[in-house]
Amino acid sequence: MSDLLARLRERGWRLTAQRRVVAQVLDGEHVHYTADEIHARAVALLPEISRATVYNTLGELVSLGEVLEVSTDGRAKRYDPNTHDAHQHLVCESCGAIRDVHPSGDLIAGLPSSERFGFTLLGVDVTYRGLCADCAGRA
Amino acid sequence: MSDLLARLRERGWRLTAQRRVVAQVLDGEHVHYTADEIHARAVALLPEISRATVYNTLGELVSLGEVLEVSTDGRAKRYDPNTHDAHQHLVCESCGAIRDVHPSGDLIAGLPSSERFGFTLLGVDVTYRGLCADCAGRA
DNA sequence: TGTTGACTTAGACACTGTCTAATGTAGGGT
DNA sequence: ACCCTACATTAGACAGTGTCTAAGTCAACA
Ligand SMILES: [Mn+2]
Ligand SMILES: [Mn+2]
Ligand SMILES: [Zn+2]
Ligand SMILES: [Zn+2]
Repeated sequence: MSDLLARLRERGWRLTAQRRVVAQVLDGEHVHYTADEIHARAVALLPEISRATVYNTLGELVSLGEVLEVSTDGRAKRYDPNTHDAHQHLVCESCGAIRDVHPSGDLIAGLPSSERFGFTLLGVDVTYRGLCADCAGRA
Repeated sequence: MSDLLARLRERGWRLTAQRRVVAQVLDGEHVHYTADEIHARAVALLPEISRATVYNTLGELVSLGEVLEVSTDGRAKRYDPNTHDAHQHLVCESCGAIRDVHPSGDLIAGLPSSERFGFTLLGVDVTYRGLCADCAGRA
């Protein structure tokens, strides 16, 4: 996390209290918070931080490639600090739990050229949907 | 499309002018409109149709399995009448064009059981991202 | 320590989707 | 053909998510 702050300083970022707390909230594994969840956690650390600053900071972190945007449902985007390790997502339809997962094989290669319609492929997002053990048990 | 209307009548639906025009707008291949795009096209056919009715009708068609919801970006959901044929989507990052595509292999099998964390898998949504031939050419 | 341009803020605004109360009507019963 | 009435539609308020602006603030550097 302080690695992140060091990288940002090298890129000319002013290190404000607000940016520090956003970085702090995003520190960890399997973190997939919405912008408003990040704002709520940031407010607990720095009460006067505004929603606009959280949105601004997240947008900048995404542009810099330090955080990924994930849209697993049709609702709010989620912000994922795990950029080191290419991964996909497994989502519980019932409780919304999200896990990072690593499918086998080359996902891009799975799309035959006859199905590419002349597109240049840049990436692929996969969302596996199911029920987590807890929710399946409560059936 | 009249097949669709016949199925809906059998399920006890009242066939109103509004429902007919929504069905008509959704008739076709590679159709992936947002609710408001569907509303705009429906208004051209039946000027007094309301946004609420379009949303209501789409929600019912989804519940009945006659239309699929697709979330390819973090924006508005899109409605896909192509339910006969299981498929995934290829999206142009630049212009937003969407194509139906058919990846090879079993996508669910691509997630090893060691990566399932006890979840019961129900489905998988794949979005291939790239640039269409036109947009890549304009680079 | 003073200066300055980048940063933050509150709140307005836009887009997407849901809900309600009042009104309209499709389709079965007569 | 006409009535009923339960179901459908409507306008607009409201909620969630995200963007933008204008005014005030401050981190970094000299
Ligand atoms: Mn992740
Ligand atoms: Mn489709
Ligand atoms: Zn669950
Ligand atoms: Zn394109």
